[in-house]
Amino acid sequence: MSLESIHIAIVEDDNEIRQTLTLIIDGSQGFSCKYAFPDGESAMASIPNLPVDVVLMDIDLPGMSGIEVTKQLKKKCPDLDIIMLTVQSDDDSIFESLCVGASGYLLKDTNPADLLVHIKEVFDGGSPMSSQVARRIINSFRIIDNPLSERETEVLKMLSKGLNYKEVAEEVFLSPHTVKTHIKNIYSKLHVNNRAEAIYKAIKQKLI
Amino acid sequence: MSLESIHIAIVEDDNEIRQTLTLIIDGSQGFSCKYAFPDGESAMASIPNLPVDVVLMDIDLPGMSGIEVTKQLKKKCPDLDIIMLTVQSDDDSIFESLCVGASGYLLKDTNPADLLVHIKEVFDGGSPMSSQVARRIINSFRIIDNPLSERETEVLKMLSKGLNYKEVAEEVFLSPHTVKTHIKNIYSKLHVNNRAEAIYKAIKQKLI
DNA sequence: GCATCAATCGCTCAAAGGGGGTATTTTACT
DNA sequence: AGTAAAATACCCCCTTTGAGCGATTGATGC
Repeated sequence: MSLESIHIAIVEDDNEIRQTLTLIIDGSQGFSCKYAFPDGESAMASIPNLPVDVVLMDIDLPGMSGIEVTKQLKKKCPDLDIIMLTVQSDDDSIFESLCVGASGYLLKDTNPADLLVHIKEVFDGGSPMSSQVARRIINSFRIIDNPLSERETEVLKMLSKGLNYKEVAEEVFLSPHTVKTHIKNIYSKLHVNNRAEAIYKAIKQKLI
Repeated sequence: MSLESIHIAIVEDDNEIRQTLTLIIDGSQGFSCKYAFPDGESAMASIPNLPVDVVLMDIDLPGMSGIEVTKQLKKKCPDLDIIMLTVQSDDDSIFESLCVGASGYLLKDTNPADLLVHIKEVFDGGSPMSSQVARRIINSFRIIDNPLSERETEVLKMLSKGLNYKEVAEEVFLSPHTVKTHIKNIYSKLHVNNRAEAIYKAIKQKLI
């Protein structure tokens, strides 16, 4: 079917897991796994010079973390696909990994057959993730609740674009005094005392 | 295996697709699909009173859009799982859907067998999405490039917490003059003229 | 019918912010 | 060795902002 195998590298400190994964993957039709590293430093040194398509990356490594390795590797090889394969399922690990350029995020309870499917998915431009991970990511988009009125939201959006009292007032055909009142109400609803904090909170809560 | 079927409702204006889907799903072991609606209004009116676990929602509907329907439905039934099933694969459709509370996002080229698997996934707390959709979402986390130095980033983060010149200066053991200089440099690098806009841009570009 | 809230407009004043400069030292890259 | 960038510190001047006040009108809800 495929003329070329997908070339995979593994970065994983646990000897047993690393060896098992290597054997399973390399033994499967269409997949080749000739490189495995027990730490980030050695992976960083070698992978950029190897013909590798996809990296399976653990997060909890001795020395530099898998997230840091991912960041550095993506800087050197932007087209390399890196799948995090880890037990860490906390939000921080997930979001940091995605921010530094991971293309997928799987938990270690993924069974070997699925793992191969997911590697293929990444290779084809997809982004496999364990269902719990996907739910975390999706939930991060949810709007909790919006205490601001429409007018207030409108004003806040303009502030975020850098407009001042007067400019906002002109834009929405209001007196600058009214704009000021709206802003004061915004601050009070968001429990902040200035513009910078208001915009920060508003964005974090997806209000603007 | 399972004592209870998963109860599904469909919102889809195309008669053929709606009927085909209904038949396929309702004919499958462990799945029940007794409700199907050709528009958002009728779905809104009925679904809150029906024993439904999962809704398959089209986006392009006559009258209110599937996204609007999702928003309203989730307000009334926060625990209802809604999977968008649509041809729309633009970023706006995807992100708006997730923001209003969709639990999954599948493209209409998903084959029926996979669809059933994905319905089960949602029912079990997962968030199925087509691989292209997943890649879009994951890419939205990527940092494009960061023109700010570490110090500048540190200062900007403090500004976003509502601190002023003096407070930042005390926090990082610097002269307020220096803090001001950093801030001026931040403005210049981000091409903005004030704090509000700086924080807005910085967050949008994932710099803080 | 009464309360609540959004939306509107107004005032004063001290504090903070932003634009324009200049300049030294340290670090980093080549 | 030389240049560039980052980090540090300081000056003047004017604008903007936020706090603390008060007030009216029109919806919306109970």
